Amino acid sequence: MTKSTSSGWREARRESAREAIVDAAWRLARDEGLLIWSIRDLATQAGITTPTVYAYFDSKHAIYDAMFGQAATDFAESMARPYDVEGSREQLYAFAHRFFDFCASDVARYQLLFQRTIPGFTPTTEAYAPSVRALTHLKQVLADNGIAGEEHLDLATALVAGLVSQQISNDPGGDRWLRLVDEAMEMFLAHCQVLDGGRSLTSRTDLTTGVTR
Amino acid sequence: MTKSTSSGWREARRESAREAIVDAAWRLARDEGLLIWSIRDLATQAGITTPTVYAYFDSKHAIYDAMFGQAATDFAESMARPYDVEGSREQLYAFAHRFFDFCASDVARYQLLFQRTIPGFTPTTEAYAPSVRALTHLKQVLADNGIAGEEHLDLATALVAGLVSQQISNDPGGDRWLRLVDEAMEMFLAHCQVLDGGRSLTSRTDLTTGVTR
DNA sequence: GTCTATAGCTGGATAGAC
DNA sequence: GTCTATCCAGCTATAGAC
Repeated sequence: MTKSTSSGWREARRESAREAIVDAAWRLARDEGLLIWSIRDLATQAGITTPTVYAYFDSKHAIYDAMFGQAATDFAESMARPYDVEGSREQLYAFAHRFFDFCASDVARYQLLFQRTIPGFTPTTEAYAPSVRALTHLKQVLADNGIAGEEHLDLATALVAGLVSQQISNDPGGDRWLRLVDEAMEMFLAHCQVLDGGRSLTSRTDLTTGVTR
Repeated sequence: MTKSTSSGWREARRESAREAIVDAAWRLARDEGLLIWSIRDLATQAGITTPTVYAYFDSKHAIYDAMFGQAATDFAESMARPYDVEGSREQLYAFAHRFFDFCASDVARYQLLFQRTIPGFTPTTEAYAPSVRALTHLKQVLADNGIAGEEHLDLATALVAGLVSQQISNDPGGDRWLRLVDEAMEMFLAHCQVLDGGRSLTSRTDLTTGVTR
């Protein structure tokens, strides 16, 4: 696309400038709201001027897309980071907690990633990919607990999403729904295991001890 | 506040004009998004002009507040409408379904009522009141099922909120999470009943048969 | 690439005639 | 109460000098 692939340091310089702008955008989004900030604000926050912003991004939507991509990558990395707990059950608890914390600790990021709150904006499929990866990871954790159905995956995501949503909307900064994460997952597991019936208990144990795929 | 309380029909005329404006605002919010529409759009949609809008509302926020109040009233009425099903268990299912449908059938309304998505806007406590009433109603339905704890109420709201949230974000217009409402409530009830242990099973039965408060 | 300056619009809200 | 006409602030985005 650019003149050549040889001058890699130029690309790197450009990329780091882009990141500085995106970081400034995140600061504004967190302070003033995801939708409020203007390009002028952004330029000031980044210590440059408006036209310079346009030297790095074609439009405001392009900035949102970069923000989305960064957030999605952070999300995937955060979820994939090893869980230093024993047992598949505890893995699920840890996963749920990490998901919850990721969302609750940065509402603007949560809104951009998981709610469709920006008017004309839809993320590039490329920027969307990491989220899918994280979901696959949850699938694996569930499988380790002997839960395979597509519908149970949906139920699990709904459960955690609901706790997050209520926490953010009705007790921002508090822990009223955070405290319920473990109990909710316990409820979920009990439900799925009852559904499987007694016999599959053994095959589930097999999964836990042996297979990690 | 106004000249007198005698000329009630004048007040009524004024109120009906206000409602017409609010209705137009809802049409725009549903078509273009809760945040997109402008006072100019609104005036056109309502068949009047901008200054006329300001003859009935002091600001755009005042319009949002009227929208919120109307939506909250609709919500409370919708939830309180009698459920023609037998049994406390089925009451809970019906309640959850009605809540779900109320949210999923009008995303703009859901966003205004249950998410805090509008920049400087916070509803009047007066406009907020009906939502509290609906929550009290849920409390009663749970009590009829032998569930009293504050935390279980929170868990129930999180559960339904999560199903709604996922449905709206990831399968708008579909039924991927709608199909899980019954199962989710079943899971919830089983969980709460197990927690109570065997002895309180009787006292729960007492509640179901006897007390409605 | 970065600036100054500004175009071109659209927003909420208002003045003043009728 | 309703209109025409308009103010003014804010926005995204760009032109053109350096």
